[in-house]
Amino acid sequence: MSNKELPKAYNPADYEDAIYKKWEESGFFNPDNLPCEIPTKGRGAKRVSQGEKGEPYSIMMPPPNVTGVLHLGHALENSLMDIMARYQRMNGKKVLLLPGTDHAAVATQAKVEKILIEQGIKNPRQEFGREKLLEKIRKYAEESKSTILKQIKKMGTSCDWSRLAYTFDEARNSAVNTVFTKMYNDGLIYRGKRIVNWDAKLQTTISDDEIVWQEEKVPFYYLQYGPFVIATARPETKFGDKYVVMHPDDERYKKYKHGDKFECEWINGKVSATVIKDKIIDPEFGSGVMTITPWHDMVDFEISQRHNLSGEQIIDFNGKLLPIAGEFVGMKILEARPKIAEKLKAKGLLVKVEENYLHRVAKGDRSNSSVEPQIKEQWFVDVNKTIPSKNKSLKDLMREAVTVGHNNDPKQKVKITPERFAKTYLHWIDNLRDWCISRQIWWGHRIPVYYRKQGMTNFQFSISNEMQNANAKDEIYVGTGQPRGEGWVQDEDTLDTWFSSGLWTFSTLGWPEQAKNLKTFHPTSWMQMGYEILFFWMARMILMSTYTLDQIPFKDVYIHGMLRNEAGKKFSKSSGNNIDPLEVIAKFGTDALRLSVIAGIAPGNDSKFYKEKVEGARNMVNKLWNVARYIIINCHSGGSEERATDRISSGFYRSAGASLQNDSLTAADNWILNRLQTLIAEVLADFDNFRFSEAAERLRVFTWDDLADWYLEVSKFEKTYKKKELLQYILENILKLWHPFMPFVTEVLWQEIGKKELLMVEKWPKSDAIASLQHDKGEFEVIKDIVVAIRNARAENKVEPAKKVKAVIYAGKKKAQIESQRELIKSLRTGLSELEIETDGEKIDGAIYAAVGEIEIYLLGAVDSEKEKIRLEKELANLKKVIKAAEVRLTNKEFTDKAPAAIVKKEKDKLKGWQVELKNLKNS
RNA sequence: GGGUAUAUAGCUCAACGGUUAGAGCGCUUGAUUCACAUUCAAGAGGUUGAAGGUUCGAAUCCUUCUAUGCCCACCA
Repeated sequence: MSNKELPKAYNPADYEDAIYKKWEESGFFNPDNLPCEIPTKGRGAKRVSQGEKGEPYSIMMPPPNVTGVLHLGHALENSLMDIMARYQRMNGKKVLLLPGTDHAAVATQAKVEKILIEQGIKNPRQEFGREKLLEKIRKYAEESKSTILKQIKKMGTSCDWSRLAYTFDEARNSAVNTVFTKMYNDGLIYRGKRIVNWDAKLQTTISDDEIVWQEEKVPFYYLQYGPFVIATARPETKFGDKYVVMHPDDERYKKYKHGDKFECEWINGKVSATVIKDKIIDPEFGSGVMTITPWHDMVDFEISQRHNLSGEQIIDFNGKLLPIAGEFVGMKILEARPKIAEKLKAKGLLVKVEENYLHRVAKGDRSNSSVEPQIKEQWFVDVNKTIPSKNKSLKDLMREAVTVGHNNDPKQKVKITPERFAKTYLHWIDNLRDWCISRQIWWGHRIPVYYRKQGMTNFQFSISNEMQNANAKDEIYVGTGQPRGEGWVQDEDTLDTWFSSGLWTFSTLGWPEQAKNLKTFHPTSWMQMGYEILFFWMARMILMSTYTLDQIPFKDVYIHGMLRNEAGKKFSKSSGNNIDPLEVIAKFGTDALRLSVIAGIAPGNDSKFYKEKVEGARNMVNKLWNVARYIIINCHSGGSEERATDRISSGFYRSAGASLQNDSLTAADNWILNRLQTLIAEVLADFDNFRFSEAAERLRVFTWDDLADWYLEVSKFEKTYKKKELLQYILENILKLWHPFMPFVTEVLWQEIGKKELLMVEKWPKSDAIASLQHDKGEFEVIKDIVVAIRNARAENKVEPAKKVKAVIYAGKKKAQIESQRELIKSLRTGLSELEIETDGEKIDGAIYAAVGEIEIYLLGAVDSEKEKIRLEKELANLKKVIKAAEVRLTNKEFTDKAPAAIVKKEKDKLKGWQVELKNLKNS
C-alpha cells in the first residue's frame, strides 16, 4: 500500500474507506462471485472456482427503520452479522448478507408529522392531503435511508449491495399483496368490528405490542348501582352501563339470577339493568360486582361477546365525550372525570373515594399519549382458524416451528440462543389474539382491497345483531392489482408494518417473481435480533414463512441484549445520552468499535458500553498492528528502503507451515505452535456456539500475552532462519483469525505483507490435531516460569533493574533441558550476569530464594533484605496451608474411594510437588 | 400476581461439579533509545448477595430468602 515503513501507530482513518471500496469492487460481497468449496466425502473440502455451486449461507439484515440514523444497537447488530458472515465466507461458504431498510409505517409517519407540526403546520394530514403528505414522508425516508446505508458501509459490513431491499419498494409490495390475497382466500383474513387500541393523537389503531403501560395514581370511586356497589377509576365511561356482572358461585348474590332485570337511578337518569353471571369476575376484588363498558374495555368487550350483549360508544376518536354523556358532551376525559364524580355525589350515588389508587394507563409507544380501547372496523388475521390446506392454525405453525419442527421435521426447527427465549415465545403464542393488521395512517402498504361502493361508519351499533352487517360494502375485490371496471375504490387503510417485515426472509429474495435465489438461500442460515422484537418480528417471520412457503425462515436465531451506558441506562435520544457510532469510528476506528460492542456480551443479556472499553479495543487493534510491524521489520532481509512488495518478490514470504514439522524447532517454537493450534480449535468451537466474545478474548490472550509478550521477545534472541518463517506463519494465521472481528486492520496488514488476494476470501485456518501433539509446550512453560520467578524475586526485593546478578539454579532432572535454554533465560530481561545450572546443591546463604515446583533458584549479589524474609515466611505459611488441606483430602477415604482416579492422582502429584517446595524453602 | 434473568476484586466480565477463583480497566511500585507509552515488568485487592441442603468435593446443583432489571397478565 505504501512504500514507506508502517507508521508506529495504526491510524484507521487512513485506510478504512479505501479498503471498503476495494472489497466492494472485488465483487465478493455478492455470493455469486465467490470462490466456494464443495464438501466431498472423506477427502475434505475442495476449492472450486466461482460460478460453481458452494454451500449457501445466508443472513438477512434486520432492516433498520428509516426514521433517522443508526445508533449503537445497530453497530452491535452489524458487528455480529458481519463477524458471522466473514467467518463463514472464509470457510468457503457461499455467503449472502442481504442489506435493507424498513419503512416503519407508524413510526416514520409520526416522526415526519412531528417535524411538520414543529414547523408550524397544525394538522399535516388535513393541510397536505394523502398524496402530498406521502411525498413529504417519502423524501424524509429516502434521506434517512441514504444516511443509514452509508453508516452500514462505515461499519465494514460485507453485505451484497446488488440485492439491497426496502420493505416499501415495489418488489416487497408485490409480496405483501400476494400474501394478503392468499390469506384472504384461505379465509384467514377477515374484516370486523372489534375492540382495538386507538391512539387519538396519531389517529390510528395500534397493536397490543405498541402499547406501554404507565402507572398513575388516580382517585378510585365506589358507586351505588341499584342494589350493588361497583368500583371504578373511570366514571366517564359509565354512562351507558346497563349490565351488572358477578361470579356465578358468589354466595352473596345468590338471589340474583342471570338475566334478572331491574331499574335504577344512574348518572343521567333511570337505566334498565340486567344481571350477568360470568366466571371472569374475581369475587375477592372489591364488592365482587362490576358493570361493563363493552366499547371501551377489552375485558368488557369479551364478556359482551360471550353473552351476546350490546354496547355503545361513549368517547369519540379524538378522546372527547359523545352526546350520551349529556351535559358533559365534548369534554375531554380527564376534564370530565371530577365533574362526573361531583354529579354522582350530588345524586347520592357516590359511596366513597379512595385517593391515590394505583392505576395502569395505556400509552402509545410512538405518541406517548393515552390509548383508548375503541370498537372499529378493522382487518384481522385469524390465528386460530384452521388453514384449509394444512389442517392447522397459524398459531400451530408458530408453535411447532420451535417445538417439534415445522411439519414435524426436526431439520425444520428454529433453534433459539439462548434457549430460554423459546419459553417466553411459546408463552406469548399461547396468549395470542387475532392480529389486527390495519392502520389508519397513510405511510404503508395500502390494503389490497377494493370496493365498488364506499360505506359509512356508524357510531352506534348493537354488537350482537349488527356485527355481520354493519358497513357491508356492496361489492369487494381482493387481489394483487386494481380490479377491472369503473367505480372501484381502494380501502383507505394501510397495513401494520410488521406484515411486510414478516415476509423479510423471502420477500428480499425476489419472491413471488423469482424462484432461483429463494431456492438457494431460503431458509436462511442465521438470524440475530434483540429480545425486544422477538414477538414483533421473529414470531411474524415464522408465521409468514411457514404459512406461505411451508418453510421455517431461519435455522438459528441469536438473541442479543441491549447496550446500556456506564450507569446501566438505556441509550436514547430523549435522555440525551445517545452515542453516534460514526463519532466513535472517527476517534477510535471501526475495528475498535466492532470489538468493543461484542466484548463481554452474553446472548440475551444486556451489556455496558463505555469509553474505556473502546480504548481497550483500540489498544488491541494497535497491538496487532505492532506485532505485524515487528514481524515485517525483523523478517526483512534487505535494506530499510525496500518495499514490502519487493520483499515478497524476492521470495522470502512464501507460504510457511509446510516445513514446520521437523526437529529444528526450539522449545519456544514448539510452545507457540502448540498454543496456536489450540487457539484455532477453540475459536472454531466458539463460532459454532455463537460465543463471539469468548473467541475475541482468546485471540487477545494469544496475540498479546503469548505472542507479543513472550514469543516475539524470544525471537529477539533466538534469531534462527526458521524463526522468520515461523513468525510469518503465525502472523498469517492470526490475521485470518482476527479478520471477522477487525476486518480493516487485518486486511491492511495482509496487503502489507505482500498478499495479492484479499484476506476476506482467504481460507480459514484449520486446527491440525497431529501437529498439536507434536509441538510440546511444556518445555518452554518451565522456562517461562523460571523467568517470571526471577523477575518477581528481583522486584520484590527492590533490586535495581540495571543491577546484574548471578543466579544459581538447582534443576534436578530438568538440568539438561534448562541448560539448553541458559542464554534464552538470561536474555529475557532477568538481569543475570551469570547463570549456573546444577542438578542439586547446598543452600546458599545471603541469596534471594525462589522456586518453580521442584526447581530452586538463588540470586546472588543482591542484598537479602528484611523484605525477602517476610516474603519467604508468607510463602511458607501459604505452602503449609495448601499442603495441610491436600493431606486432609487425601487421607479422607471417601475422597480416595469415590473421586475419579485421575483426580486423586492429580491431587497426589500436586501434594508431592508442594512438599518438595516446602522442603527446599525450609532449607534456604 | 405469574415468568425470567442477574448478583464473583473498586468497575466491566471469566471460571460450564475437581480443590491456591482468573482477565481487562482502575490503583500501587518500578522501567524507558529495542514493534508498540495506544508500551513493558512486578504487586496489592475476593468468607463468590444471605441462609440451609445434596456431594468425597459447590462460585457452579437443589430449596428458601434478599436486591436489581426485564417480560407477561382481564384486579374492574
